[in-house]
Amino acid sequence: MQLGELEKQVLQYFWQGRDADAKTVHAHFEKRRGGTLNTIQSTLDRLFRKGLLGREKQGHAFIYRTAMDRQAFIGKLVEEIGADYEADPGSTLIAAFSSISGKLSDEQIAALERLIEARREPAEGHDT
Amino acid sequence: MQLGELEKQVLQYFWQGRDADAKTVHAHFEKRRGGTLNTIQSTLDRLFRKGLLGREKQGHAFIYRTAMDRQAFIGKLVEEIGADYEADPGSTLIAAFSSISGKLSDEQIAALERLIEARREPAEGHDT
DNA sequence: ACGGAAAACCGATTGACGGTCGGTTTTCCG
DNA sequence: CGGAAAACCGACCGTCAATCGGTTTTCCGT
Repeated sequence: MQLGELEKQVLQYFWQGRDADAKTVHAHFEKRRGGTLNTIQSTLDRLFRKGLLGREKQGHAFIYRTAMDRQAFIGKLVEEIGADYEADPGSTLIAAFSSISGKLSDEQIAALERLIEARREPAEGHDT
Repeated sequence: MQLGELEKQVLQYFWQGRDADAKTVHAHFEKRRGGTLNTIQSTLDRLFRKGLLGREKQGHAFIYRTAMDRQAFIGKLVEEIGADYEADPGSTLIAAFSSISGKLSDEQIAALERLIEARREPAEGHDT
């Protein structure tokens, strides 16, 4: 799923929190990059058709909202990379970790480790 | 770094092992997808300019070879995703792991854990 | 119910970029 | 040095995001 620059920015706008209609989104972006309301509208529509935003009529306008949170989306993109280059899931993760590990704080490493530990023993019901 | 379909396939051809000139690569792809030698040549040249293949004149022709192995490249792509969506390295990895973990074998999980352990205590030399 | 504003929708254009390939130039080897 | 082999150049096509003017639809207030 390759997105254009404006699409990425709009998606992040929604991940920042609030739902919004085209007019509101346009008001937000108009300052930092210009562009007409129409441009925003078609970008929202494109993101909607791609399944990345949901929407709901409210009065005249559609109110858009995220359909997938950042974490899920990034996860999907990483999976996609693995598939694109025919890397099995394990080596995809190892590649990711090898490339990124140097930038992790101790706290983040610990968080990773907790996640792995949780996945390792799914039968052990100490929480959830 | 977004690559086209042919570019991906050519890159994987080189990751499969052997170095090769355009003619050899063309011979390989001609069967499964057609296309002229010229098409292969410009694809190789594009991958070269993108830094993904190296090359060296040998007689008339360039012999191309990978400039980055699959693992390094996938790692770079994952980093890029994180940057594109302004996710910090830690949450990028967590997103990747969450999305993929269900597809991992126990062996692969163990490998991951060893990697993390190694990163956790870089001073402790118990194995290489 | 209706008239107008607000928003959606449509269609055209532009700019990147990958893929494709014909034709020209360069390179090297016998 | 001549010819073949390969690189290189330039053009064209298809796709897709961004852009925006113009038209149609929708709804709300009177």
